[in-house]
Amino acid sequence: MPTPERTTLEEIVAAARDLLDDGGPAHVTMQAVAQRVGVRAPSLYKRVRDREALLTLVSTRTALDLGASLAEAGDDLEALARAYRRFAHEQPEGFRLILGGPGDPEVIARVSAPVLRAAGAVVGEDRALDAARLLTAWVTGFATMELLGAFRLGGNVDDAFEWGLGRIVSSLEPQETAPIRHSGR
Amino acid sequence: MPTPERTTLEEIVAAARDLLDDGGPAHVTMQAVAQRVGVRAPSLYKRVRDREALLTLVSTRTALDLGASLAEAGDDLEALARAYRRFAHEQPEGFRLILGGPGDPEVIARVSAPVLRAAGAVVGEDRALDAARLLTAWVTGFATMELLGAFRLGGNVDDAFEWGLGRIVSSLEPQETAPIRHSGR
DNA sequence: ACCTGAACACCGTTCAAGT
DNA sequence: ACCTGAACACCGTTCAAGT
Repeated sequence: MPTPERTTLEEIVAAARDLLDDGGPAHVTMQAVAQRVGVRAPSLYKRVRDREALLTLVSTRTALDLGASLAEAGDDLEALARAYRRFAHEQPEGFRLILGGPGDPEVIARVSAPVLRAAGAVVGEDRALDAARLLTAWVTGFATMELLGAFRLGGNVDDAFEWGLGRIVSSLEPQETAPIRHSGR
Repeated sequence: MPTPERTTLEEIVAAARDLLDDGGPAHVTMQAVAQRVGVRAPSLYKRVRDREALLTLVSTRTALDLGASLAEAGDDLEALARAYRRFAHEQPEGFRLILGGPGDPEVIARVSAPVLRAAGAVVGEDRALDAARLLTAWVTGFATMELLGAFRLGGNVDDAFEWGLGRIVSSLEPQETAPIRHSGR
C-alpha cells in the first residue's frame, strides 16, 4: 500500500546547500539533511544514491546558479567578471565545492557560454576561446586567493581586482597590437 | 618507565601526504596514517591535536614545497608560472588542499616571495604587488580549471597556457604603455 | 613517557519489516 | 511505494592501564 512522499529531491538538495553554506562539506551529513527535510536518514537513499552523489547534485545546482548570475550580468566582459567574483563572495562554500570536484562537461559549457559570447564580441570568434579562458582563469584564481586569505597584505583588494581586470580586458582589446610572445617550453 | 618513540611527527605527516596523493582527503584517516607509520591510531594524538591539525600540517608542508619549487625555478616570471603549473599537475591533491583551507599568512608570504621579486624586477617595486597578484591569480585559476576538467573542449591546453602567459607577461612589461582603464564599481 | 585496547559518540549505508 | 528502526562497518577521539 502506497505511502505519501514526505519529501522531494529538490528539498533534499536545498537542505544540503543550506548546510554547506554554514559549516562547509563536513556539516553536510545525511542525518542533518534528513532532519531538515523531516525524514530519517535511510529515506534519503530513495532519491539519492549516496552522500557523494548528493554533493555532486549540490555542486551542479550551484554551478548552474552561477551560470544564471552570469547570464543576467549582461554581455560586458567586466560586468561578467564582477558578477563571477560576487558569486564567489556570496557563496564561498559552494564556489569551493564547484572548483573541487571534477566538473560535468555539459554544466561547464553552460556556465562558460556568457563569457564565451562576450569574449567573441571583443576579439572575434576564433580567439574567443583563448580570451574567455584568460579572463575566466584570472577571475577564478583571484576569487580563490581572496577566499584563501592570500590577499591580506597590502592595498585595497577591490582596487587590485579592478586594476587586474582593466589589464586583462585591455590586453584583449583589438587596438592593442602587442607582439605575441612565443616562449619555449 | 619511558617507552621508546616508535614514530615521529615528520613520519606521520609524510604518511598523510602519501595517502592524500592517492585517494584525496577522504583517504587520510587516522587509522590509515597510524598503520603506515606502524602504530595504533590513538598514539597519533601524542604528536597531533586532531585530524584537522594533521591536514593543516600537510597543507603547510605542501605549500612550502611549492615555495621551494618556485625558488628553484629562477627569477623569470614565465619560468615561475610554468613551475607553479607543474607543481599543480604533479601534486593535484596537495594543490587543492592548499587552495581549500585558509592559508597561514607567514607561509603565503614565503611562497609569494619569488614571484614578488621577479615581478618587481619587471615593473618596479611599487607595482610589484599588483603584478605578482595578476600573474599568480591567473596561474592559480588556470591550474584549478585544468584540474577541474574545464579545459577539455577545444585546442591544446599547453598552447593555451603559453598563449595566456605571453599575454599576461607582455601586458606587464614596461614598453607597453597601454592606457590604464578605470572602470566604476 | 609513550603505547595500547577498550570504549563512546557519530556517521554512511543496508535491509527487513511496517503501512 | 515510501518510510522506519535496527543493525553493521567504520571513523575520530578519550582514557585508564600497561611497560
